[in-house]
Amino acid sequence: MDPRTPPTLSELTTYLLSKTGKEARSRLAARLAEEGLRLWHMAVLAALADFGPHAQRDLALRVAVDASDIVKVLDDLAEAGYAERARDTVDRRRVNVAITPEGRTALNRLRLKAAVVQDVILAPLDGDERDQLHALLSRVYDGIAGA
Amino acid sequence: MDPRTPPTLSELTTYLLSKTGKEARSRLAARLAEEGLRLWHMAVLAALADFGPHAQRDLALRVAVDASDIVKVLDDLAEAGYAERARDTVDRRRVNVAITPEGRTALNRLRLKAAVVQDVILAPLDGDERDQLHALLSRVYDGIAGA
DNA sequence: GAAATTAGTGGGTCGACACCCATGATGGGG
DNA sequence: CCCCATCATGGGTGTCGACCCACTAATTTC
Repeated sequence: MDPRTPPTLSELTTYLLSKTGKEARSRLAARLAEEGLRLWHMAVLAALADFGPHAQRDLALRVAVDASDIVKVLDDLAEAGYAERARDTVDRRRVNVAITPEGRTALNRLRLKAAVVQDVILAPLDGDERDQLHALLSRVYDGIAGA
Repeated sequence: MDPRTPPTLSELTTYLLSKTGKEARSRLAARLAEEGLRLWHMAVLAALADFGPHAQRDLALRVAVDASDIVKVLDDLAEAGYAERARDTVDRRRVNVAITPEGRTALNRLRLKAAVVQDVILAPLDGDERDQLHALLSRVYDGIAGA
């Protein structure tokens, strides 16, 4: 029995999107697990690195995760020394979160892992084609993110 | 707080793949749920329509799902009248599964729903660009499926 | 014909993910 | 000063996908 995909499905660009995306996701997750981290940890570190410190509530909005779920992510990051939580002095309900230097070096490691995974996933494409794909996907992504 | 994606992530093609794929997947799942079906049901119907009847075991291999999980999918499809199970006469351990005419019309409905979802997801792209995207993704998909 | 293998079926587990609610601390408006 | 809103936190729920094991029936092998 050959395991070919039914044409009815492979004709669907969204099917290919879903499958390749899922594969990329799981491969990266496996690499992050080597450090005891998950995808949310990387997303939070990236947000903190790219946009600076956040109030914890704003960080949850940023990465589009429930406020009650980001708590454990930050617990992990704080325990690993990758992020610091500090009570806001003017509004003591708020907790300001910042990435630490160790967090930045960790994020660089994660980025490298992601680049390796991506290189494997996109192996069939040459440099120009990868750029094309990225450009097309960026527009698709902006379309669904903006809506 | 603007919810922009951190550049560290949006620079990753695999991140865009994962996000857009997940979005497409969930939107199609929502449309299939209107008929009380899930993605596996569509995948099985597509396999039966494209490759003809399967022994149940081979069907599980085809769609890459555990043999003990495909049972419920076929229960649902049989109850809906979309698939028929029949004991193999020569090897009475086997159960041969075939799509019914009602199953084919149902599959056509699902394909239409998928096309509508796809049209929304790929809205930012014109026809040529959609073809480009499909071609690129096909090669990426073949790469990970063949490995 | 006995033993090993294969097929289908039911059951359970496990992790990821997304939500939702209750609580305690704090801040702001009447 | 009291009431209400906000924030962080903990806990719980439900779904979903993937996986694994046990059991039964049927077939193949020796």
